[in-house]
Amino acid sequence: MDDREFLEGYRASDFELLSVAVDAAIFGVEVEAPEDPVRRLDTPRLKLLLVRRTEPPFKGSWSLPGGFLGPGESLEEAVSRVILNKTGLADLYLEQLYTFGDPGRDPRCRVVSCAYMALLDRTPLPPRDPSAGEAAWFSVALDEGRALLTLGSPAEDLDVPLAAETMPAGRIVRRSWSASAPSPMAFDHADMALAAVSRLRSKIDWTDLAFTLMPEKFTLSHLMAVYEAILGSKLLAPAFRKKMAGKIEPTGELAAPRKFRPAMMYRYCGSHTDPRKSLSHKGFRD
Amino acid sequence: MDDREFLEGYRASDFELLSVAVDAAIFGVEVEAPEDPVRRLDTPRLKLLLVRRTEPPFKGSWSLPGGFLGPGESLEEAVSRVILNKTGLADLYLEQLYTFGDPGRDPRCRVVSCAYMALLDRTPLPPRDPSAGEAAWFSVALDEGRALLTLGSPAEDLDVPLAAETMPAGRIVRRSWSASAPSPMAFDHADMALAAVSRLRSKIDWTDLAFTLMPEKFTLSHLMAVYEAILGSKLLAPAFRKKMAGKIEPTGELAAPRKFRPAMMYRYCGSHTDPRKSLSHKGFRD
DNA sequence: GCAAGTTAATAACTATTAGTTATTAACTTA
DNA sequence: TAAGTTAATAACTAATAGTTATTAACTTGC
Repeated sequence: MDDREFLEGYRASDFELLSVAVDAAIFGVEVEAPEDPVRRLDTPRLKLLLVRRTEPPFKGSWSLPGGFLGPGESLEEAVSRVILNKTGLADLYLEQLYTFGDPGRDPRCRVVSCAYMALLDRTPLPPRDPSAGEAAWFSVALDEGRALLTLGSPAEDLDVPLAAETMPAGRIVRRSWSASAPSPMAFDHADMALAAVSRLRSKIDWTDLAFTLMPEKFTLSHLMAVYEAILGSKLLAPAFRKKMAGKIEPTGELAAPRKFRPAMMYRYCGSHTDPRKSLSHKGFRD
Repeated sequence: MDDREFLEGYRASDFELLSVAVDAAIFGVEVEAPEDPVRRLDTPRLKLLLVRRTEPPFKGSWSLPGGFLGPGESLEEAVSRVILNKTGLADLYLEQLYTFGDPGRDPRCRVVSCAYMALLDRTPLPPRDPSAGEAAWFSVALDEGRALLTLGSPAEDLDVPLAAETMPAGRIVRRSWSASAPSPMAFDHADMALAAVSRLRSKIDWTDLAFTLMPEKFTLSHLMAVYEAILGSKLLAPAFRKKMAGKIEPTGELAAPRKFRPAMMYRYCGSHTDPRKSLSHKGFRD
């Protein structure tokens, strides 16, 4: 029996305790208090939902909600269950991101984890049993190759490097930043958060993914501010309005009265002239 | 102890034999005999490398080369090893595609499989031990929502449905076509092949992925024919040449003399003005 | 009531890109 | 040397994206 035959018949689980886990990067948009009280502008912020670990390893660290794949459960079912159990949330948009399987990524045993991205049109969490553990929305700020995850107090900032690693053509290179700096998040969840932010950022302008982050009715300014929050850059209103034309329709209502001219309320209408620009699974164009 | 706590501490592998596998959709381009002997034009074809299963289940069926994740091995290392063992190929471009984990996808036991796409700049397989099993390049033909995998003789065609499943916004729906028709490929490998073809097709025009399928030196006509083979549609030469300008440079040599005007040879030069259009891992724009 | 200030929405314009048609060049064969 | 075919480029057209300018709507302070 040569090496090839040996490996052919080999079953990892016969020799090594191996588990499959799922982890979810759940995004939402929260309209925070206006920065400038005079102008009273809405400042929607992209938020990522993290939970605090109550058990070792990484006890006390923040992590993406996750858990092990159950018997007879599909990956999607597992991630839905985990999200419901850890956050109380249900009925969110789910999309598989990437599977992380480096040996040693979990100090307990070999765990291959399938990371998902979830998008939510609301941020208030359902009332939960306090024993279910701490969960909190972190603000996601993007500037020059870094993603800064911020809880209410700056003391709990999580600085997640968001450098697009350049790689020699044709090879996959994954930089493990745990070598350079201590992990600000449990396991390799900073890599997962990074992958999720990158995916959301890139899909935002060739899909209609942004609308899964919006309430049913919204103003165009609000929608644009959400795009700006995700992209981390300012947009020009006329170009943005033209881009959204055909994807949204006015409801006839006006926004809640604030200062100055009130805005029209719109809703998403899925009537796409180009079906290739509609929502797509598996995270790639098709 | 409630349900949540139970599932928290639960390890799938304690109760169920669970394995992680990797499978690879390996693409190459083969220059086939000219269709028209008078014109003597090259007709490069997109090829997918399949292996024939020698053991049950699906004994005798064609499948993507794959195998189980070994201890201490990363997913990338596992897929590289499996490809080397089953095909003799090394040093190919690798990109994670999607992870398939539906229960019942493997009749033996629970297997979660991480599918990879691999691209190769050559099709001749290295000399191998005949006991290593049968491996063959299947032509990939695309027309109207179907992918037809064809071996030399039409008797062994594998007709893989390539319908972009439309889904209700915000939900992931995976159609399991094994319910409707008997599987033309082992396991859910037709789904994997489908995902790979879709990914390649979509990434071909916003990345430089095509060059990993090309030899070092090539003519522009040949490159265009490869694009046409992957996209399944005809392109216009002037537009294509403009698109490639900046990505390729002439070597100074002329192509092997055939009939009529000989073409210039070019090589890929990675000097991109827009780094966002360069190769990217994880299968999404960033 | 009216000017000032600010946001919402649209119109008009500019620049860039992508796609098409037409033309020229190079080479082989009869 | 003419005919045939592919290679390469030039010139033109259409579509798109981005920018500037303008108008509309509303509140507040004088």
